[in-house]
Amino acid sequence: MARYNAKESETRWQGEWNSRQAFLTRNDPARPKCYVLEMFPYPSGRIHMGHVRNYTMGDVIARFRRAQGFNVLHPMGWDAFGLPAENAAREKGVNPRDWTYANIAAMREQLKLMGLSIDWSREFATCDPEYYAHQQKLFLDFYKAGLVYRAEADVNWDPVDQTVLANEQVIDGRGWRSGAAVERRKLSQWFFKITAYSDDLLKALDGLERWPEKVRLMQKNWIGRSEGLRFKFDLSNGGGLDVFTTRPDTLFGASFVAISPDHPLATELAKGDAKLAAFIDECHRIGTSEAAVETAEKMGFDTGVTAAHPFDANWKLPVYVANFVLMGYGTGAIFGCPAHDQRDLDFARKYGLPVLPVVIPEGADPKTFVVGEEAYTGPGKLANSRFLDGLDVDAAKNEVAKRLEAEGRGTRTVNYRLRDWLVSRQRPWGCPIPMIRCRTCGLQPVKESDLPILLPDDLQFKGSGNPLDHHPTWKHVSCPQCGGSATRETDTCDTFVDSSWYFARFADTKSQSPVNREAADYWLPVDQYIGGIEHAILHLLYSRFFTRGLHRLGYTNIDEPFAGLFTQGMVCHETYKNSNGEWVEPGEIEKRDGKAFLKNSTTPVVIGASEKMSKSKKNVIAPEAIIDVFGADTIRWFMLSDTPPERDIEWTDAGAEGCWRFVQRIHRLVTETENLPPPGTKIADGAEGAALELRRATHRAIAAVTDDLDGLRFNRAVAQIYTLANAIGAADASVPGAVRREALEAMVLLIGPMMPHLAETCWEALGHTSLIVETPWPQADAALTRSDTITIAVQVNGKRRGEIKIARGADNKSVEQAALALDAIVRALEGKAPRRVIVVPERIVNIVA
RNA sequence: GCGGGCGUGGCGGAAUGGUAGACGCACCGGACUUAAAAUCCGUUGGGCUGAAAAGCCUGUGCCGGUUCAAGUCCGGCCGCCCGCACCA
Repeated sequence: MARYNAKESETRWQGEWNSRQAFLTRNDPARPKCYVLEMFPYPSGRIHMGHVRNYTMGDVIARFRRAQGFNVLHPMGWDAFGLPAENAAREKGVNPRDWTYANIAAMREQLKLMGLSIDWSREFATCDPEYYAHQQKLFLDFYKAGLVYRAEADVNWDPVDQTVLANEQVIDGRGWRSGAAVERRKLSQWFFKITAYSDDLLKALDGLERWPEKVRLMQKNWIGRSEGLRFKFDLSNGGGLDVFTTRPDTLFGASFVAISPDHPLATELAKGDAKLAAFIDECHRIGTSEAAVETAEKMGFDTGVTAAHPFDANWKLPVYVANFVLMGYGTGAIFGCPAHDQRDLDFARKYGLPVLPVVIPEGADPKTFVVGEEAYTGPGKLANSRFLDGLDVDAAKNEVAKRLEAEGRGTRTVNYRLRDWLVSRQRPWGCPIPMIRCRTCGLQPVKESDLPILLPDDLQFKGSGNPLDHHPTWKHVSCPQCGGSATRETDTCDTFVDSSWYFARFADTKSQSPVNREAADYWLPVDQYIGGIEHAILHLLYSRFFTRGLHRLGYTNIDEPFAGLFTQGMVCHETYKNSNGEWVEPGEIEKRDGKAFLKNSTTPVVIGASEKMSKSKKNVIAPEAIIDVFGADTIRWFMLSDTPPERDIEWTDAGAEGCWRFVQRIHRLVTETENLPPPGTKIADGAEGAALELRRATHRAIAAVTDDLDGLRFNRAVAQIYTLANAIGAADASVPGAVRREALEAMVLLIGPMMPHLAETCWEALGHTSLIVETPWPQADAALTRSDTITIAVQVNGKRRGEIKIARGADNKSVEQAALALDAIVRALEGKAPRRVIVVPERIVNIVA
């Protein structure tokens, strides 16, 4: 029998599925649905191993659910706006649109080689005018619903990408794409009002049971809810100052008030105080370099203004401008209680301010308790606090809040760390924001009848700034209100807007409305979403917000877009360096006796850690090269084997070859078995011996693989299939053909979702005329997944000393007797009488002597 | 600093509190072959006793605890990884 020819087989079955429209999905509300989605790719031009892993997992689930009878939606699209296209335009002089669509065409071909069960009829790219036109409609809808606004704010400016960024897109003080240190700028920008849903986005996390705990926690921390009190100080200059605190109980320990350098009061005071103005400048200068934030020496400037203590008008607290107070959180102003807050303590020590403990830990004496270099933040009883003395922390918080609320001076509030989502980008290759600026009428939304606002075809990428701004005609329009001359908004949407609703569009990609409500009601939410952990906050939080917006506008009836989320690990590879410390590609080396050398030489190469495949470390393996040599099924099997899907996987040549050998082995097992009866042959009753063993192995494998795929434990499903293959290989000549057929068919059906081409070839070789993709998932016979006799380990004092084979369901007494009768047990007991015998039915016997 | 996760053979990794190391990779031995590749069979945590069959000790980062029984639960350390980071 000929070796399995993967290339021939894969081309053939992909053609067969295509001509039968096997993966064309119909919206059929009568059938139970399953929506499987992988995060859609940016069309960089080539697929990488991360894509292969991601789309393999999704495809396994999609094919598995399809076989189980679900109506499966498994679409593919392109997250196609973004900066790389602009960079290509600038560097190569191409049109960003042409560049993007060429990349899409190339990647589509590569993805198709993987044999994914995708409904390609639903494919779209976010840069298709048909898509972004609908997004513009949604932008206007959100605007009318009060979920979009334009405001001046301190924003993050990425000096390399020449655009503003949302808070979520600043990682360690650097732009998420460019890696450039971001600067603070005060600019007028467009925002989505995600904070309108702060509490809802937080609370609903609890209901996302099929999300990783880690992602829920990260979102929880990002939203950052804290309960506290907002109240007003009266200032010596006649004004008032709002502060927010979570520790109103420590109010009598206050020794100063501090405001942010960006606080309006600081700006105002600086007008008449050159030294203060210089101090604020200094704060800004240091504040933007993130290295300085790390070491963050506390700095303050005494404004000379004082604040009256809210419970004692004669008690005056100095008001400082302090670099550690952030304008973006709370009110941008605080009161400082040094004894019970580390930052306040550092500040007080530096400026010689009083440190008065007001919360005394249990067992300490209020008269002698002092705070040194470490603030006390634990529980205790109030002291030095007048009417609060003796109360515990919570009671004191309540008392202060109650009194200040009664005076109308304060309110209990909930504060969030989450800020509104800044969505405008000063980039031309994105979805134009459909707004118009008129000198007379101000900001005007584009009329819906004027949509879509298409990007011009002739963008010039020379010079700096946004090419949309410099285009000779594009932005010049008449005002929809007064008809006078006006200009378009030249900012475009953050590309994360594009990806915040694409999953809803897949429900009906031909719909005249952005989202077809009926189709969305059937398909949404996504049952299983798969992608990288890097979107734990960004995309996954924005989509949750956007879905709430869509719900409010009547486009859907759901709040949560993704019922199940799985975050896969990265694909890694060993790294290599030559003696000059330069990275060396895997293709340039060869290994001898575990050491690496440059190919065909004795020049040694240093083997480094396994790291995420990246161009910069030259440790990338191109998927198409692997598919070319071994076929798609081998690369898919590799991605599913051994390593649990949430962990990082290391690509190795040896592993790939091992997978390829297994592909061949399955093919041999199927094609080299002789004298198989025809499909559908009944198995004679009463199988015994080797035949019964094989039947049991078959049904155990069906049950276990089904269970493992249900739980996304692909690596264990793979192990189960190896076990079944071993059992088939080990079956001796006594096993009837019908039993062999049952085992082979089960194995082939079980690998169907994972190695679909090999499975079809084997299914055909087994005499079937139908396709696996049309064949239902096999059912395990419960009577065969359990054997009649079981092996139970017998321990003496917790140490395993022997085992007994006994009928399943034997009563404890006979199990105990059999255990005590074992030679090994008699020996281990050394004549001592057992003090106690613990029998755990069908598990273990432990004899305590 | 705060929050979370993880530490099991040479490697990837299995293991509802109940036989630690399933399954794979690698290695080694054997069969087939003129030979090699491919394939098939077998061994493989460490140590010890034994001619063999078999058996014993030890072993899941470290120390302690709970339990008849701990990789698993609890407490305390050590190490690594990730996220957030002056959030009042």
